[in-house]
Amino acid sequence: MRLTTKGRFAVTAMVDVAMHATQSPVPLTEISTRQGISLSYLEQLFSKLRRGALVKSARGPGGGYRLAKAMDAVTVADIIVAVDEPIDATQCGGKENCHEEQKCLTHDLWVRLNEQIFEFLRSVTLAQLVEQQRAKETRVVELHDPRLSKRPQSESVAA
Amino acid sequence: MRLTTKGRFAVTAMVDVAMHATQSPVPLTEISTRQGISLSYLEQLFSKLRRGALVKSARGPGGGYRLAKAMDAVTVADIIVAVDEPIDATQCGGKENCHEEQKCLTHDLWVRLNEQIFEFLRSVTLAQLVEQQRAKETRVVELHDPRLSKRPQSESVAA
DNA sequence: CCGATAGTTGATCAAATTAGTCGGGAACCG
DNA sequence: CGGTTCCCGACTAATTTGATCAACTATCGG
Repeated sequence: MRLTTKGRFAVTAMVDVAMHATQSPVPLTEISTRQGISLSYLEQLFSKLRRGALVKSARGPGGGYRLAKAMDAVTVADIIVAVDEPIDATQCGGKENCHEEQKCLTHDLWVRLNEQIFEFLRSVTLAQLVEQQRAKETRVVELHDPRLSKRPQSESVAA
Repeated sequence: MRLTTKGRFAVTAMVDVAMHATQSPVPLTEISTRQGISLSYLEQLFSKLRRGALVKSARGPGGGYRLAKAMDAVTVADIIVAVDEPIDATQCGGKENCHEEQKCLTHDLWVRLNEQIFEFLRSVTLAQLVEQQRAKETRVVELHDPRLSKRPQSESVAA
């Protein structure tokens, strides 16, 4: 479980897909311009996201990406794991080099903390992020038209 | 808030200090051999930890590092922030480039998620990690003495 | 069928970061 | 003193990040 800008880009891009691919797939060029991420980098990220079965692709005109699962079935942890290949902060890396009593402090300690962070990220779904984002956008609209301030807006997209 | 092996090393080293510097300071050479982290790298890390007021140093024979605060006053977030200088995953980086409606998705979305992760890491203290580690070591003893097997193991670290 | 659209793959690359090395000091203790 | 240990800066190799480019395949519209 690493946490860098790479994973953040992936999460951002997934939120973009979740928000815009309701009718038709979203091409990467759209995400690129909307989110300010280079097209080629998005290609790399979505290559991994597709291999991780998080998105489905459609080629040709009108093609693009759409979610492979429902929004509430995709967690932040899923996305980060898909693009950020795992890292082992332990010297022994799962192997059994660490037999000496204290040598395992590194290993066990971090594995536990890692699991806790992972559990947390697994508790945050794409649907929640989208809802938060929609709420934020609604709030901006309210400034111009206060009548539109009653939209919970948590529809679920087909699997 | 980045999350790499660097921060993990720092957390591991801090736990080591917390567990061993009760009487006298712990020299980096000890941590190096115990945790398998290179001495020079530890020097860099502790340079930052000291500047972050997380440890105090003592030179000369019998010197080393010890905690600057109580164990339960130091959080994982403190440690990671001290060694992993902050990063901005947003294109605008706090600036106001992102006025266009959609451009801010990156910014706001990640800031919020980031805060949640940060809050979580801030809820885990060094004292908790030490206690977990001690409990783990105790559990090894239990294998030889099954009577000592009633430890709820202090969970509930969630934010 | 043709050609434009758009995903797919792979090679390549500059810049940044990581993790580690080296060497020289400077303070401290006995 | 003299060794221990922190302190500091420069330097480096390996990796990752973020990005570019090119060739290719599938698909749709006309």
